Amino acid sequence: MSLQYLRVFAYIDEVARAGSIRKAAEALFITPSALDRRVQDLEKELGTELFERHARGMRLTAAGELFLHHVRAQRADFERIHGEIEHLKGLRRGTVAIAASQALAFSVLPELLNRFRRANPGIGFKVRICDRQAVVAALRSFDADLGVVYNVQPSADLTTLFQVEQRLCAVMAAKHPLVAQETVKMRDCLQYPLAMPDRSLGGRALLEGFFARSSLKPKVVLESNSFEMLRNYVRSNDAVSFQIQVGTPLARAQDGVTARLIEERAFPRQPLTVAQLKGRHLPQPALRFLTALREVLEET
Amino acid sequence: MSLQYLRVFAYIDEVARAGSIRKAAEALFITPSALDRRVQDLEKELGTELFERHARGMRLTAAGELFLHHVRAQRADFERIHGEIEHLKGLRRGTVAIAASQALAFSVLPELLNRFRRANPGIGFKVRICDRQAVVAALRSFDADLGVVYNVQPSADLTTLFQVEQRLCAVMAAKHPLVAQETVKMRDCLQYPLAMPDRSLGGRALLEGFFARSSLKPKVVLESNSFEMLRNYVRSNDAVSFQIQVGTPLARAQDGVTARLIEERAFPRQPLTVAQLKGRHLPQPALRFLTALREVLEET
DNA sequence: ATGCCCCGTTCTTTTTTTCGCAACACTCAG
DNA sequence: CTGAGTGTTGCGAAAAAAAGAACGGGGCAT
Repeated sequence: MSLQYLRVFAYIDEVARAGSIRKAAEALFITPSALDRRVQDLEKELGTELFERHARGMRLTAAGELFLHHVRAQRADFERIHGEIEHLKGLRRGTVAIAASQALAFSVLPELLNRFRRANPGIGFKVRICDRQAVVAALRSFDADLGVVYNVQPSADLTTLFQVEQRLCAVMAAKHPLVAQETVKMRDCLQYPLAMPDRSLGGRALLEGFFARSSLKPKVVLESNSFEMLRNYVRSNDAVSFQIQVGTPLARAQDGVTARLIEERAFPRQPLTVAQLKGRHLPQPALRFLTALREVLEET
Repeated sequence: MSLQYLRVFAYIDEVARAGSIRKAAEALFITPSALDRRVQDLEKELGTELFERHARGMRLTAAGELFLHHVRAQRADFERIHGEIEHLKGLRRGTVAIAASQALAFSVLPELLNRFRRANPGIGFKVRICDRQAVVAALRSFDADLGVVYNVQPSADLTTLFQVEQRLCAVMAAKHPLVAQETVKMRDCLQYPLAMPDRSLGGRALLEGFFARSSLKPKVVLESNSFEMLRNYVRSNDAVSFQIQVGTPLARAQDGVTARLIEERAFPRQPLTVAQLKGRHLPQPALRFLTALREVLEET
C-alpha cells in the first residue's frame, strides 16, 4: 500500500536511495525521463534544488535532506494511520520493522516472534540484522520502527525506550573444560585461544578496554564480524569466544555450544538499548511488540 | 503554497470543513463531480469510507476523523519544512498562526506583533481572536500553531508551553472616583454598577466563584462576550468592569479608560496559558515568536 | 589525451488521469 | 406534493504523466 497520491514522494525517496535517476527509475518501473520530470517539477514548486547533479548521479542538497526526511516521515505516518484504520475495521493487521544487532538473531527475536505471532497472527515483521551504525541509519531513514543495539552511543535524534544491563559471556564447545565451572573468570578464558568479535560488533570495545587495563595477553586466533561464525568455530575445538548474555545459550547447550557468565569485578557493563527515532509516532503493532520485547528482555 | 501533489489532501480537508461536496468544490474552484471522484478514489484506495453520505451533506466516519487528522498534520508539517527550506536560502520567511483570547487583542498582541515584525520583516501572522473552546479547536485542526488562553482546562492532546499568573483588574472610566486609589478592593467595586464578562469569557468563572463565597451582592447592568464592548461601555459612566491584567491599560489611561489591580486576599488566580498541539513540530517562526511572547508576558 | 560509459536532460508522441458539464437519483422540509 | 438541497454518474475535452529516442557532458580507464 503506497497511495497513488503520494507517488512523487516515493519517487524522491527512491532517487535518494539509489543515488541516480536511472537506477531509481528501474526500481520504480518507469522511464528515467518520466522520473526526471517529476523531480524537476517538484524542485520548481519548492523553488529549490533538492539534488546536486553530479556526473556519477544525484546527491542530496541541504534542502533535499530536509525534504527527504519530511517525505519519509510522511510516508511512515501514513502507514501508521492506514494500520489504525484497518484496526477500526476489526483487523489486527500491520507490520513491525525491526533493526537489531546480531545477538538478537540467535534466540531472543526468533522465539519472541514465534510467540508473538501466535497471539497476533495479523502482524507481520521485517527484521534487519546489522551493525550499530546501520541500526541507527535504519531508524533515521524510517526503514525501522524499533532498533535494538548493544553499546550504542546516545544520539540527539533518537529516543531510548528502555535499556537492559547485559553481562558478557564466554562461549565455548559443550565439552570444553571450562564448562565444569558455574561462572568463569577472564584469566581462565585466556588459557585458551580466543575467537573475537571484530570492531563492528558491540562487545569488542569492552573487551579491548579490559585487555588494555590488565596485563593479560590474549591469543587471538580468529576475528569475525559474525557471531554465528564465531560460535560455529568454537564448537569443535578448545577456543573461547565472547558474546553478550542475551545472545547465548546460557544454562543449556545448543548445537554443541554453550556459554558461561564471566564473573569479574569491575568489568564494565554496557546496556542493551531499545530505541526509536525521536518524535515519531509508532504504529500500534510496534507498540504492542515493544511491550512484549520489554518483558522478555527484563526477565533475564 | 500548497504543493500540487498534495491536492487530494487539500480536497479532503476542505470537504471536512465545508461538510458538503458542493460547498467544498466551490471553495476549491472545481466542480463537485471532480471532487466527488477524488474522494471516492481515495476511499477505494484506503478500503474504507471516510465520510457518511447524509442527505444534508458529508459527515466524517471514525476512519475519516483519523485520516483527516493525518492529512492536516501532514499539511502543517509540509509548511514547516517549506519554511525551513526558505530559511536555508537566507530568507527569514513564514507565517505564524495564533489563536488567542480577547484579552490579548487589546494591547499585548498588537504591540508585540509590531515590534516582532520590525525585527523579522519576512514573517507574517494569522491571528484569530476567539473563545477558549475555539482556541483549542483551532489547535486541534492545525489552524493555529500557538494558542493563548486564560483559564483553560488541561487537555490530553495539548502541551502547555508556559503559563503566567494573571491577576484580575477592575476596568473603569479615566475619571472614575476609584481611580484615585492605587489598588481597589472588590467591595469598593461593588458600590458601582457592574459590566460583566459573560460565560464564554475566561474571567467570568473566577468572579462567580468569588461572589458565591462572599456575601456581596453585585448589581450587574451589562453582560457581554466582548471586552471591547464592556470597555467602551464603562468609558462614559460610573460602571466597573473586570478583565485580566494583561488585557487592560494598567498604569496608563487609554481612550478614556483605565484599570486598577484588585487587591484581595485569597482571590483565586488563574494562569494565562500558551499551548500547542501535542506532538507537533512547530515551525521556526512560531518558535521565535514564542520566545518573544514569553518575554513580554513574563515581564509583568 | 582519448575513447567510452554512465549520467541527467530534452523533445515529441502516446497513454493515463483528471476535469467540466449536464443529467440523474435521492432525502428532507414546507 | 413540491422544491431545494444533497451526492453521483456518463461522456467528451483538457491536462498531466509516461514512454521512447536522441543529445550533451563529465569522469575514468586505456
